[in-house]
Amino acid sequence: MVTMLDVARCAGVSKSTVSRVLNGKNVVREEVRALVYKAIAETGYRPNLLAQQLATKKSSMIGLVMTNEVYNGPFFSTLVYNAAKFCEQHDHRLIFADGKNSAEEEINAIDFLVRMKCAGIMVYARHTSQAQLESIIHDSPVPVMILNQKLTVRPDRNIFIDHYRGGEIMMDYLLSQGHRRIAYIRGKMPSPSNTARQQAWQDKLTASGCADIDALIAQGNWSMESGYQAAQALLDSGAAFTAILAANDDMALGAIKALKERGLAVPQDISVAGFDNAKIGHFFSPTLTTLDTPIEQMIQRAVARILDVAEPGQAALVGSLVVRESVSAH
Amino acid sequence: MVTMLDVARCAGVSKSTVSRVLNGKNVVREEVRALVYKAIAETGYRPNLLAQQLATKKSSMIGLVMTNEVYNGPFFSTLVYNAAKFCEQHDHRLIFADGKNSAEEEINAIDFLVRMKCAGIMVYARHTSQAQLESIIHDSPVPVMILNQKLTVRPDRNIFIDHYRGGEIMMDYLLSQGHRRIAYIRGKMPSPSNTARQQAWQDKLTASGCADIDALIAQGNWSMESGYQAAQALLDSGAAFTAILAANDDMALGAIKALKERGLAVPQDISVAGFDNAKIGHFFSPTLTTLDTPIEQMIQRAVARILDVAEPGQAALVGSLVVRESVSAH
DNA sequence: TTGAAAGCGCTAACAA
DNA sequence: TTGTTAGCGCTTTCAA
Repeated sequence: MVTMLDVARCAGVSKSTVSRVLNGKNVVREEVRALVYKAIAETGYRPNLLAQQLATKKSSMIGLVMTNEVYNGPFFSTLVYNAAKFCEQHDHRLIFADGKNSAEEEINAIDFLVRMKCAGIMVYARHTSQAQLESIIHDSPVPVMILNQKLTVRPDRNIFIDHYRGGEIMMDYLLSQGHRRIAYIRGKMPSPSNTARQQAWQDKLTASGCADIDALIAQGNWSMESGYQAAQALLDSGAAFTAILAANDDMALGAIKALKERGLAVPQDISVAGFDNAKIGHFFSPTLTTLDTPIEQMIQRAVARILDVAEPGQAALVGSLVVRESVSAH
Repeated sequence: MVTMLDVARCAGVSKSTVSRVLNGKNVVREEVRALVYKAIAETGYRPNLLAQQLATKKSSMIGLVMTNEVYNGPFFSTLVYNAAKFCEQHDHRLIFADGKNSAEEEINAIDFLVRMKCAGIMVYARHTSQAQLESIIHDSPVPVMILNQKLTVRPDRNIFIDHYRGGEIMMDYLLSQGHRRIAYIRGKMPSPSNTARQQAWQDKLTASGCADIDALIAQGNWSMESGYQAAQALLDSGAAFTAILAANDDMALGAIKALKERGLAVPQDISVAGFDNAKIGHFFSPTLTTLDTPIEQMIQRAVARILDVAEPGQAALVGSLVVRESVSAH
């Protein structure tokens, strides 16, 4: 392991001079710089970033806490893809910590990233309570951004997507197409996204005069397989419905498969819609009506806020309806 | 920022004692430990991992270099998901560095991770040459594992998937179903996966007596959209073929959409197959015949090798055929 | 069982 | 323009 001191000796100068050369402060004589560069090349020196970050108290990492175990689908993929992308754009690196499956582990994950001295941390929390999150934000020396769910305090540390409004938009569309009995496939709880979407579904359906709502709920876990099974359960239950709203696209796709297998045409017999606008929805048959979730903007804002650069927009994030074939008028 | 020294003062002991208490060396008097823990709680002390890693020369991070820009699909998703999972299983964290789009940037990304003192680095390289990779492996103080492509030296630093063999398996199946004119949709180059698969396609097709092979190639970029366009191009070219083999599932799915739009039934008129066994293939209609790529094993082995724990198997990784509906006999 | 002191590899204030 | 020195926050000898 060759250190800065080795380089200094090799060049016949002091450590500080090497440091100056490396940090571009243009205060080193040309000949000396050359000497130093030569020594660096000869020794194969590579600065130790840990030491550098310890000394400068600056970090080049941004942390992300997330339960990857559950979100192994297009949502997870898009989130991580964009997180890495925006970090790199600002010359930072993304570091992961798994929130696993409990509040305790989520908190541990955040703690790890804090102690790694990340420049900031993005948290996609599932279990940790609002109160706990608030105290974490308060105690943290670096910005902790809570994603996807609405915090009642500290809006400066919160980028959320209004999933309730999203649910309303989708329900309004379904109702406008004449559907009155709309089944719902839930995502695995706890989940801020599902909670809000389901509430919107329930409120809108109740308001439209639909009775016996509980019979129209099926439990999924966000995967296609679970959507497939949930749709079967719905069919087997004998409940009457003309449309299925799934809490994400994967489950909607699974549901469509189940319907087809039972000889039901989508959308002629049953309409189906999802959330998140996964790419596949455009290539599936029928193409999937869905709500585009602005994941990219959410991450972009979070990273911008962490690094304190100009932020692209401040308004609450709301998804937008993507009308395709899988929903028809009833 | 409260440091170990603050805790020591608060507890009325020395820094070293605090360190000992924290590192569990059972050599501290019970009463003193209690004092220290009390002080830790009072001060809200959180050890600085940068300092700790600098002092111990041990790391809790594993690096991953990858061009996320390109692989924003199920392959990327599965790779990252599993990388994070296995890192966590061994109590490490995953840190990303983007290889962007050139050998230079890939090398930079590796360099960054080396300088961050990662315990090891997994590299999914697209541009860096074999010779360069070998010299990187040689110069690196920590294990650098080259994924997915075969290195001619240092098998101990190489976990690869035999995509040529995979291509053969798929072609054998297609040929066994009576197809003799099989079109191929390429992934974006450079790519070890595509290179090998395409070569297998070409070799098998030539061996089976197919002439005019060049007319059967279409260019894609791994995305569904590109598969869609490639299939259209193939159709428009007037080339005769009874099957399409796409270098990944996403492009195969896109191709199927294009075929359907032109009034062609899959597999009755044209058979289609892909690679990687994306989950959606099981829910698509028709369900997709594909080759399962053992991404999970690849990552599992890489992590195991980096951390020098018992490794699950040594044989070369080869995909396995998943026969579903999208290919029929001709 | 504990503390003092040196060291991990770097930066930065201060002097020269 | 350069070198000396004192940190950054931790671990780890070595003595006591």
